[in-house]
Amino acid sequence: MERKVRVRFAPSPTGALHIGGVRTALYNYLFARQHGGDMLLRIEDTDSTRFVPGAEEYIIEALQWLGIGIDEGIGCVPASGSTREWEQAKEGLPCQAGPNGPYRQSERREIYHQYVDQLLQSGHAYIAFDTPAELEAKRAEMANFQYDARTRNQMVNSLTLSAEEVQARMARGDQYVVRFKVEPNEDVHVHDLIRGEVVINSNILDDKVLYKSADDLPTYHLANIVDDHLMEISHVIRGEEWLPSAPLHVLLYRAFGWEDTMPQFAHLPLLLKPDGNGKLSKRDGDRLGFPVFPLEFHNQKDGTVSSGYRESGYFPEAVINFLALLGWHATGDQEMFTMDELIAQFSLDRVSKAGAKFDYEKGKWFNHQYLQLRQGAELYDAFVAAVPEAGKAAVQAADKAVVAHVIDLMKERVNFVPELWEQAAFFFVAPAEYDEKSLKKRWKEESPAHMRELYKVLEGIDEWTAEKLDAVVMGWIAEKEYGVGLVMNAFRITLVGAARGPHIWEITNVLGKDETLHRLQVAIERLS
RNA sequence: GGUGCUAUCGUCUAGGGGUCUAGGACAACGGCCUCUCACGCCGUAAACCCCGGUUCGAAUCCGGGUAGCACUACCA
Repeated sequence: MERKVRVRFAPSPTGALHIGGVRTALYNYLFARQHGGDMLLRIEDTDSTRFVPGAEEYIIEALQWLGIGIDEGIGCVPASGSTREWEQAKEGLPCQAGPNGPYRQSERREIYHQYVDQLLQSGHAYIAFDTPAELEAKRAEMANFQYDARTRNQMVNSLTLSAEEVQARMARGDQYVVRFKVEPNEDVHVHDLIRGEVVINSNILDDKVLYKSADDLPTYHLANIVDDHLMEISHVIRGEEWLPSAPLHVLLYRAFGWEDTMPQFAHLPLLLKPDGNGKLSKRDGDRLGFPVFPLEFHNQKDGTVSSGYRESGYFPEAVINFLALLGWHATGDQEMFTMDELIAQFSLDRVSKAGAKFDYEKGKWFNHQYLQLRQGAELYDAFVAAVPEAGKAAVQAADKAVVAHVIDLMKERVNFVPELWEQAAFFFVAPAEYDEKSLKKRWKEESPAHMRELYKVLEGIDEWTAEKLDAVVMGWIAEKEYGVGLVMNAFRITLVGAARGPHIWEITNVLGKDETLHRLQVAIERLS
């Protein structure tokens, strides 16, 4: 039976959205768009102790920046005039809309109560009074202790206590949890779209806590299954770290009697550290000097600041393109993809099974490519914003078209807009000093004399164009037999302060005759 | 420890029994271009984890081993 494709991205608001999470969101989005389905955003905030203020807003902003659209749920943009008559976003809160709300799990308590009761009534779950301290003691006393069919009879729960005792404990307000009663000795089959059939014996599963009375909230496992069912999710595309609990989820669907509408699973390979082994973590970014979050994040809870791709000068398209290829590959050799191309070509069966080391260098290359695609004029604002205070006035004083032209000249030699200034500063600010190495290599004994002569030659040119300058200067060099390299490199140093930069007539064009002569003069004085 | 997943150049990957003396990209290195530095172009180096089996033939299928990773909470 063909079901409408509905997928969800369901992060926890426990901090900035990790780049691996971004990729998960992206794959979900691509899959939904390709199949004409819906992409939902649900906030899984069932752990009240780990909640970080601002995290939800951050997730929405990050997804928006990246162009990962949400059709339903938190942060969605209700299509005007569509058939969806969604509730208005609450004042001051991010948009929350759709027929299956609320989309924040902490606001769905009553819904979960009903399903916890169903499981309790049907005998698929039971109430347990063991305190965290008691469980800890038990684990210390018994190696490899697991709360399951073998051990639940020795614990304090509704299976071992009389009904009256259970009532009495609940009546006097004892804290309890509801645990899932896993039947032992059963092979549970999970069909994974990426990995195929995965079989796990229920003996290794423990009686997972589904609900905790302490904060009147379900745990991830219960909330996840209930919500995916109620929200009619057709495909669960999530990280590989969830694969071990997939059998539990299958059992839960079965216990609820929802097996026939159970979503299909696809467990994505993990993003690994660039060096060494293990999952990519925030620490790796700090250690190796690259962001692991889409946007800069100021954590109000612990006061830390994490750098982001956006603030580092990345284009969202570059991040998307880079991430898309980390774990997925199209049929051909194409590397550059627009979002639309990704949507058209994405396919779960071309997702790799093995984890992908996070290759930051490749990410830079992607940004370089996208930078080359942009015109200087459209980069103007970003460039000016990235200019340090010392150079700001000079850039703002310059003609906008000239600045755009400079950007066009220089962009090919950088990966990021913020790197442009150190390459292009000399266009706007005369060199304060001359690079030692360049002088040693390109500034010869005869250079001052050459430059004095060049000054005279240039002074006589009225038509200040590249063609004219080239004709006159090259003619002069040829006539005097000075050697093009010798003269031009010295000239370059007087204008740039170092032996680098674009073609020299591009530089004189931007500087103009007066500034060119002035720099020449200053250099002659200082380097003679 | 237990369970599961995974395994091709340093990295991301192509490959689905013969077309593989294993292709592409990043990074590295060399050259060309050239007034410099970049870009670009051309090129070099660089991999099928190991052992068995199936087969005329295995990077590809199967088994075992090894290694890596994930999970093993009243976190997600």
